[in-house]
Amino acid sequence: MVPNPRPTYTVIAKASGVSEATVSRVLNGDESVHPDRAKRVHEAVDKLGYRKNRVASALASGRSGLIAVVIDDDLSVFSDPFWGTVTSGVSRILSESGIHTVLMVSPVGSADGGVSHYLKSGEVDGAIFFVLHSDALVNNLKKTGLPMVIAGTPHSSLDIPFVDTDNFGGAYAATKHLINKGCHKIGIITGDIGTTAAKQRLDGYLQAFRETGRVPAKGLICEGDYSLESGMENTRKLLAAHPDVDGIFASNDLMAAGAVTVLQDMGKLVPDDIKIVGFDDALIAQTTRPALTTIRQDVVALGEAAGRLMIAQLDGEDVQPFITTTELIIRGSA
Amino acid sequence: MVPNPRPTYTVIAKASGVSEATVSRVLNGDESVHPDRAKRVHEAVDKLGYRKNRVASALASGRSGLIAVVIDDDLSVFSDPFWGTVTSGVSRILSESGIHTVLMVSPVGSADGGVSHYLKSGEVDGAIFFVLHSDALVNNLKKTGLPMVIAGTPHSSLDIPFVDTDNFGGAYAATKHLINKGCHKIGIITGDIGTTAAKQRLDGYLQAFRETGRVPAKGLICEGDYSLESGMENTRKLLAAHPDVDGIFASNDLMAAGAVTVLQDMGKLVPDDIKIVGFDDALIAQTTRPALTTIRQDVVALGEAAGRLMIAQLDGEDVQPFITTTELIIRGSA
DNA sequence: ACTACCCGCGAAACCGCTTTCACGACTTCT
DNA sequence: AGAAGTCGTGAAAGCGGTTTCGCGGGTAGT
Repeated sequence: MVPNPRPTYTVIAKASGVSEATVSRVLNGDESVHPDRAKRVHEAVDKLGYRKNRVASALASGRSGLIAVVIDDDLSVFSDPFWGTVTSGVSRILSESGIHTVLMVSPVGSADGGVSHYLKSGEVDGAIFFVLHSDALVNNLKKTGLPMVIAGTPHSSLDIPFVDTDNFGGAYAATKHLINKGCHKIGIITGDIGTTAAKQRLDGYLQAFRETGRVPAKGLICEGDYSLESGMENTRKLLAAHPDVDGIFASNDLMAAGAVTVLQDMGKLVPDDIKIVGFDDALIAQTTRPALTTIRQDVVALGEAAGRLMIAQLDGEDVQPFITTTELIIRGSA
Repeated sequence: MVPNPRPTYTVIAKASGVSEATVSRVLNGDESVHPDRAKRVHEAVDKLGYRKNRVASALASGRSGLIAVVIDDDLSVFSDPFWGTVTSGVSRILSESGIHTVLMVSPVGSADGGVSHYLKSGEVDGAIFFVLHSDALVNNLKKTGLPMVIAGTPHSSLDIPFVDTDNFGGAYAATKHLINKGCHKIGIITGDIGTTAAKQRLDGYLQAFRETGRVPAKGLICEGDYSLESGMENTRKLLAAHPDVDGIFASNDLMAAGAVTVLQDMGKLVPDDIKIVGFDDALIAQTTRPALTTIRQDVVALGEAAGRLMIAQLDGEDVQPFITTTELIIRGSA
């Protein structure tokens, strides 16, 4: 079946007795058109079921109505709901402005791969990056003048607006909570230390530690990578080095869950023998037994903020970095 | 800073001493151009760092090089890694053909919302749907002639190619496993019964049951909705109705995890008192204690299949539905 | 040798919408 | 009353590619 050809401006113009230019004006909300004519155009549009061809519109105007969300491949967006949630926040905000979101997964650290080409090809009006390990791509694109927003804190000072969670504050609160609960020997399992988030969480932990007047002993700081396995492995390591550990701050819930599992396998009681705090307040925090005490970050708000920063840039407004606050959620594990 | 204006065909044509038409031919792989000229064009392209403007190309050719992945809003893609994984499979395949993926979240059951308009506006060459509750949107779009693929089995017979997991077979294998392990009273916690997947899994369970020559007693079939909470709640219900239940097949791992939690809270031993099998082999299957025996589905393969079916359609080939097989993964829970 | 094809290639139309430009009809200011 | 804006509008020129059409030259058939 031949799809019914969609009407164009020519048709609408003819049907409503105005020029194509006027049709364009009406459809783009130009106030200067006489109401009567505008009405006629709208009627014709409704009657004919006209829908603007966005491609043609994009070509003529130079604006595509698309913004890209670029996700570093190796953070496997999809095995961790976190980034997906951010994306959905982004989408919601952008769609309010009639802008669509294109999701792209960029091969790790490629400053000049297919994604780079795509972004430079003028198909999108802006790009939001979920940046973890490297700012290379972003840096590379900076000189193109493409409006960009970074979700997560960039490694270098890029002068590009970003949104992030208060990782430092959250980690500080987590560690502080352990201290308040009477823990004396608190270990940390960090996230992938190549990410700024992991560094900031480590810093928060160190800060809380420092305020006790002590210094974390060697072996209390274990370098994980956010994966379940690394949580399990580092818990074993931690206990091997310091059998008397009585508190663990894991940089995300997945690792915290791994820690709980391992400790229980070792016959330790959580939270009686060892208290555990995670980070994220992911779904898994509620399914472990005991449920995880954790730091909730408002992921949707993060995405929405990113979307808003993008809109602001497109509108030519000034933009400020945006940091969302965290909240300590107390459950059974600490 | 004014972004460096990108070269156009005009420039390339001039630089290589051929017409724009020839440039187009070369860049689109038309064999009929003399190798020497083609070479000159390629050289000019390289030298000038030319990149085709996809928007212009789309307008002129009527092909956008974009396909949409449409996700029903209420299956919250991102809180369940499942769909994300499918999407990434889709993306990988499509990008091999130079096609980009646009992710769209459609408000539930809206046969005619913004997404519908977008899809009709000619911006995409095709659409892949993750369909759960309603075929309305798909049905609505069918008459436009837009190439479509459905991930998941459609509710009605739509004559649109689809890919799906062998839900029936998986559920059958799960239930059979429980039977083989000596369970006599096996309950099921279904997924959202408004989805075909949940129905198929229920059918698989029933089939295995039937083969034992018995009929599942009332109360053994509990209707869940794939959520952790519904898993917990229905486990309580199930045990209230049948305190002597000795096996539970949960239609996904999340509910299975909920079941394990509840049972342990009730003092039951898994798998000694009650055996549990989940479905999906999600991450959570490995973090519960005991770890979940479950049905693994090859999610990436599913996505890749969807991508391939789309490509085939775009190429005008015949397409057949594609069903991926499942695998029983035996862990501690059964 | 003459007509009939085939081939590679350039000129130009075209895709559907946006935007500049200029014109006629009014207002407003000297 | 004439000069000098305003204002709403249509004609037309793009935006950057793709594609049709036809031309000139070479090959083949008779």
